[in-house]
Amino acid sequence: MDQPVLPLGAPRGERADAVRNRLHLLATAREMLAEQGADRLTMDGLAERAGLGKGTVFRRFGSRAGIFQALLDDDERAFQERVLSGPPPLGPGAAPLERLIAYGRARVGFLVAHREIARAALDGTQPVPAGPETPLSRMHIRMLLGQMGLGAADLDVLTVQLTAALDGPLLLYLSASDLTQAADQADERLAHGWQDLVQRVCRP
Amino acid sequence: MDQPVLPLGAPRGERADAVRNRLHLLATAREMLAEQGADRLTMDGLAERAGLGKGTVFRRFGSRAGIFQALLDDDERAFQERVLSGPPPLGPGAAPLERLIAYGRARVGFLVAHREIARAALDGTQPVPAGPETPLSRMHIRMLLGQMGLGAADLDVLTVQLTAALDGPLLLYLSASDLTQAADQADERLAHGWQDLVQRVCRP
DNA sequence: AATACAACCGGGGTAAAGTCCGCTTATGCT
DNA sequence: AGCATAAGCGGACTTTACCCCGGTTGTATT
Repeated sequence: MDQPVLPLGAPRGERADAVRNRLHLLATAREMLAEQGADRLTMDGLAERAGLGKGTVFRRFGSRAGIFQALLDDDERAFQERVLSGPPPLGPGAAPLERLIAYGRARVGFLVAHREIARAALDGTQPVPAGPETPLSRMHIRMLLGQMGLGAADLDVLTVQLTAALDGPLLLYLSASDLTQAADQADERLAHGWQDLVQRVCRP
Repeated sequence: MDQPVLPLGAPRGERADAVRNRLHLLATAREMLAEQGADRLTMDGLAERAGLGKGTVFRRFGSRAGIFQALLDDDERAFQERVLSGPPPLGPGAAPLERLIAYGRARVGFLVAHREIARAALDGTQPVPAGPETPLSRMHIRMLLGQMGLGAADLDVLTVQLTAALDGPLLLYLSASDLTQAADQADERLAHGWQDLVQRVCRP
């Protein structure tokens, strides 16, 4: 006899209590984040406030950075939705170049809005793929670049470099004060700079 | 009466013993790095092996990342020399675009060769200007971009984005295995990709 | 419903980064 | 040379990320 089909939706997945705890930890982390900022969020503090053991926190998220990656991942789901199936020019339907420009603008906005979490999600001991989020960014850029037939470029390398041009300023170079003092202005300049960059890169 | 002019050359600089200790710590750090790799280099271990107190290590370098920044800075001095006053096309004398291409190639090579230190020099809690090295990279790129009169681009933003495109792959995205398995190949692809990128960006 | 098993939980334990402050020593002036 | 001062030094102390493993609880099977 075959297995019932329903429970395979989460194939041998988390146990119910584990899910409950994970969600509770994420919610608690968000509270603490809002109240005290990312750098005051300690694993002990989170565990205590959530009423759980420290071991639980680590098994769920692996590391401190893992918590922020999970939070970021969560926030990014809606964003991904808009990219994969929302209205153009961000979603499918527009010309590749337009989509690429729109994607950059949207991602810059997202990163500026989530810069604290995004920074905290960096591991340092680990290359970025730590979260399942950047792969998507790269895959998407790569796909769009592929759709417009650029000359004999090394598409993989160009993709990484453009991804870095998009994320790097926020993750690596711009100081907190550069952003907080005029977040939306920086946002606009970066978005516009991205547009200029990819237009230059992609013109025939 | 005026002060004697000589001692102002190093205005109230480091004390002699401090200099001695700093150099000794850097040398010891390099030994440990060569023997055990960056992640096994602990502050306690370094202090003990150097025969100094931990407090000394921290006052000299501020943080663990600070040590690697100092090492990187040291290694980069020769590189900077070549850029600022070496022979073209890396040094002055060649056309800006050629210099930019040469600079990217050289920096990629440098970063690939020093990737372990460079990664370890990242702080995570701090934007990159932590070391005086990236500012120079940025300034140089910015200067070269300025020399070729690009259209009405936002030069500052373009500079950060290109700097990120250059450093990001090494600092952020490429995993250790991506590089160690074929370091020179990755090196060449990145350098060539950089050339392609800036040629696209800078053509009229 | 009872059972077996795997996953999960808790919280004490370890290691390493970073801080502090009283003591020591180099430096510049007289 | 002797002194005043500021810089430097050391190492104990605190904090925090991360590990471990015995006991517990959810889940699938009969």
